[in-house]
Amino acid sequence: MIFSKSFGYALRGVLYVARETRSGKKVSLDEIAGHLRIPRYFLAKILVRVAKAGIIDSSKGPSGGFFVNNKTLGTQLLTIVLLTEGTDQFKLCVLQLRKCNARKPCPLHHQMEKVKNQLLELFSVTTIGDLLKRDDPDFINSLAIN
Amino acid sequence: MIFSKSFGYALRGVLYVARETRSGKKVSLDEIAGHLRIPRYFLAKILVRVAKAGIIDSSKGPSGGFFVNNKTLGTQLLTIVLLTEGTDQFKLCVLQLRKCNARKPCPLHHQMEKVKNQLLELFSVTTIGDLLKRDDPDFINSLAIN
DNA sequence: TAATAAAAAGACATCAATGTCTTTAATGGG
DNA sequence: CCCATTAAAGACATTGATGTCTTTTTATTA
Repeated sequence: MIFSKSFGYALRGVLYVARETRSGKKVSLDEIAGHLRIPRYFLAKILVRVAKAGIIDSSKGPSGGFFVNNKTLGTQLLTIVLLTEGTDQFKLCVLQLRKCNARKPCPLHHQMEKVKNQLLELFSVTTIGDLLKRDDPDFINSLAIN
Repeated sequence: MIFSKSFGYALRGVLYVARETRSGKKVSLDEIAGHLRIPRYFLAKILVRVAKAGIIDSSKGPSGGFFVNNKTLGTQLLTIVLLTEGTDQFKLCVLQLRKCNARKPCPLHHQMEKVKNQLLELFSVTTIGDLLKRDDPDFINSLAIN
């Protein structure tokens, strides 16, 4: 419900990379997938898209891997949502009506708009950096337990 | 996003039946699917489950069809959500963590709880009857435009 | 009782999300 | 330059949601 597995995987992956590579080192896909208990090859596809979007960087070859860049911490969660859920997910009517809008609303339109706007607000104001600030020592583990 | 097509189809189907059969007549699957522009056989499966759950009634044979019963108008939307989305949709963590909870929360746990509780509240207090009260003459059409 | 009309049940098809494996490209280290 | 290591790309498999069709069951009605 609400969001796909891909979104959860993507966000946890980015948080892991952001947290673990501040010192300039890199983390390999094996390490990320292993720690987070996410299917390796599936996470690979997702992180490639995340990297293509510029949210993190990657390099090939020995001692290569994924690592933060100067955009990572400032990235809105919404960017990751749009990357994994597609851009029109917030536009869809809960009753599957294509032409549902404020002028011709379905019986649930206004209430659902409130919820959607709350989600949009949350994901717009919250960045990767924000989620990392609550710097408890168990943070990385909290992403892994599964 | 948020909910499946099945949920939208189910709710629109129930609303249509509730609105059109108050006089004691019945509506056929063909009529419902035709008016609402919902794939006929798919809607059939959904309405059978809705009827098995007691939310509406049905009868076979000539001049048979679907029709309201004494529980229809008082049915919480949540009942239909649980029927179509499964019971644990509100329990899932947005990061796909199985052991995410208030004591060991993921970085988004508390914010997402708010949204989920808002949805739960909305679908708990709202009944089929509530949605039918806003009795504009175009109500049935507003379910059909697609 | 026979014909018919409707839901119910079940088989099958399609599609998108998820998951796995193999091959290719890049790159750092020897 | 060669090798090992890593991400990237692409082929394929699995699964669940959605969609379609056929057969069966039930009940009305002529």
